[in-house]
Amino acid sequence: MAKRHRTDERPTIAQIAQIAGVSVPTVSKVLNDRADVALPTRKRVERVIEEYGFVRNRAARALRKGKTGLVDLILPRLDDEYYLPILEGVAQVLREAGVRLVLTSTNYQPEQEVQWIDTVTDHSTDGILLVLPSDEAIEHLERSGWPFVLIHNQRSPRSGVPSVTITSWEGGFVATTHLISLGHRRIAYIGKTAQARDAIERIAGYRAALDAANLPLDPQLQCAGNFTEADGYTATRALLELPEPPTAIFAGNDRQAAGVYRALHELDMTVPGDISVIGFDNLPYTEIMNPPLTTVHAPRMELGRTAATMLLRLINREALDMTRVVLPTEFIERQSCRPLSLETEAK
Amino acid sequence: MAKRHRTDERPTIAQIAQIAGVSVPTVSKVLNDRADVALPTRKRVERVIEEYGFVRNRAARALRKGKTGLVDLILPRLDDEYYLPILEGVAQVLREAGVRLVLTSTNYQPEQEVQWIDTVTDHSTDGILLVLPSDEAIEHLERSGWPFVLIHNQRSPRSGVPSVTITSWEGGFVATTHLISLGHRRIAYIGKTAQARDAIERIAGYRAALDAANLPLDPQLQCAGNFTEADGYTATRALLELPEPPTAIFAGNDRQAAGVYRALHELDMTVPGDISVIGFDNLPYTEIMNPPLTTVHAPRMELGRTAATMLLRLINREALDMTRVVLPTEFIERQSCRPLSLETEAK
DNA sequence: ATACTTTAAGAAATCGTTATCATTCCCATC
DNA sequence: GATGGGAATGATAACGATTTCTTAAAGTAT
Repeated sequence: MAKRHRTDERPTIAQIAQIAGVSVPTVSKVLNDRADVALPTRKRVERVIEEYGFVRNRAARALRKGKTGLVDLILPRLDDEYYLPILEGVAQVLREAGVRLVLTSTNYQPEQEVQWIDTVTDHSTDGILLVLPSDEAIEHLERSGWPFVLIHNQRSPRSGVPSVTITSWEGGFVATTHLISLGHRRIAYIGKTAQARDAIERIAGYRAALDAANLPLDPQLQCAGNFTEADGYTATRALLELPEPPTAIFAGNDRQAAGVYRALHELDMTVPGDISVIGFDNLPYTEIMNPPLTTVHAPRMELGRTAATMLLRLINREALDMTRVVLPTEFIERQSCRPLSLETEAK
Repeated sequence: MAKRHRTDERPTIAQIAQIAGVSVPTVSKVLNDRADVALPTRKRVERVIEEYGFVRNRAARALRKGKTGLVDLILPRLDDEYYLPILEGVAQVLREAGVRLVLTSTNYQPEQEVQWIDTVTDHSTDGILLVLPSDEAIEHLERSGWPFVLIHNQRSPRSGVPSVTITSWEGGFVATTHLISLGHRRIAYIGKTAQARDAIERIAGYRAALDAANLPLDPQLQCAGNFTEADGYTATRALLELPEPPTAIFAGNDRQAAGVYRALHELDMTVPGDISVIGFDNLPYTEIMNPPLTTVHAPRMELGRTAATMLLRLINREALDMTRVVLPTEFIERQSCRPLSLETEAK
């Protein structure tokens, strides 16, 4: 079968117009649902459009209208499950608005970030959603004058820059407080070395909770970690070598919590029997971990939805209710924590 | 700060030309690296371009050239970790080629699939990658005459339709054979009811392996399942109620394997002590399952890379070496299987 | 010195759509 | 019966780039 390939054969508005016996603008009006077309004419044109399977050329439309109907989403990486719900949330909102999603990943390379931002500037998309942006990227974007919204803004929230984040501090606070309320006194935190703003707030929340309960802040219980499974594992091994090991571990995120589980299992210790564990993020697999992980839910889909909604408003030059939105985290209690009793201590 | 917003201020070729004191086509020639521009002229134009931060308008370029530099990737859904590496592979290849990725999800609704395909036809992208396509979608695409490549083609491989898949049959065969070689005789399979071609081949491989070992095909050991964790759980509960339960379970995919783990744990049975388990796909978390899951690796990133490479060739009207590519799966041995000894049986 | 080639640059047409502004026609109004 | 106004349609000019073709200038060969 001979393949019809692209431009061959595909009708244009002009041809449709000729076949329908009307002018080009009239067809355009029909396509754009404008009022000033008489019903019979409209019907006739619609029939021809239907019959010939005519579809508008987007490039031409984009050129004329100055809008592409495309939005950029720039993620730090694609092989990280964490970003999936963000992506999904963005996709949902954009689909509802008839806008399409151009996805790119910077692989954590800020130079690439800036480079990609340049490609937005060329009118190829109408705006950008940037996840975990670098400072350079933010400045570059501000200079460019294009609509953008940041997700998980890294540094101090500069006023006026539209962004969406989560209540990391509160999440850390609530998780730690929960462990304290169960009677734990020596509570470790993993993830001290991560530079992301959310990570910094998380540990601040942890410290504040200890402080509020008048518990000492033992530096030995605050472990390095860059939020990988391996970091959770390593940190846990080190923690258990301490003369006075912790009875509970706030893992900083779920991946590190998985590492904690692995280390404990290797040492024939049980969760929560020997150690209580709390994660952060609420990745899908935490539910099927053994035991199911108590964690702090990061509303990632909402993050995506909110950011996309804001961006669409910016693109349409509508005002934003709030330029900086912070979405609440939610404590999810499962089965990886238990009260610290004297009996348990003795065992 | 007053925002420069889109068309405001942004220079066009015409303005660059005027500033540089040359004509419009000359600037275009410089931009496109054409030979017929004298070196001093070229330098001068380049300097102006640099100074004003000029970037080409993609829409105009796309309209004139008939190519958008965009490729569609249509996934059944976004909240499924399985597709991530495919996405990543596609993104890698496209990035290298300077082509951008438009991502959409059909949420498993074939009508949406066809609808989205229509949007390609409007010159908004140069070609489509379609994952797990429905029959309607394939036919629609063939009629449209646009370049496309299928990933995980569902039905009988029609000749000439470019597609990439994995050796599901062999994967099923190898996994089952491994269990047989460990001495297992009653080996269950979960996932009989899934309609996807890969699922069907997987169970065929399982059956073939049993057959080759002259083992009986017990229908009771072939459980329904649609590849969710819950299905794995339910099936396992049912299997263990059998008068003669299996000693090994080939879970069909990793998610179902996670369900198997959960069911077994609930019944205080251990993996692989009481039951050996094998998964399929090699999702990231199988490594940190407890015990780490023996599984069959599906080369998903390669799937994406290969499909994207093929599509780019089609778009450039180059010939394809192979129209149907099948990538090999790989057996990954971890710690969820063990030899079946009489002792174990007795216990 | 003349004719012929090569090189560099520009004029004009074009891609397919939408926006602006006229024009035509018809009907209601005074 | 002339006039005003609304409704429907179309002529034309953008949008910003690329392509083709022409022209001017410079270089080369005879």
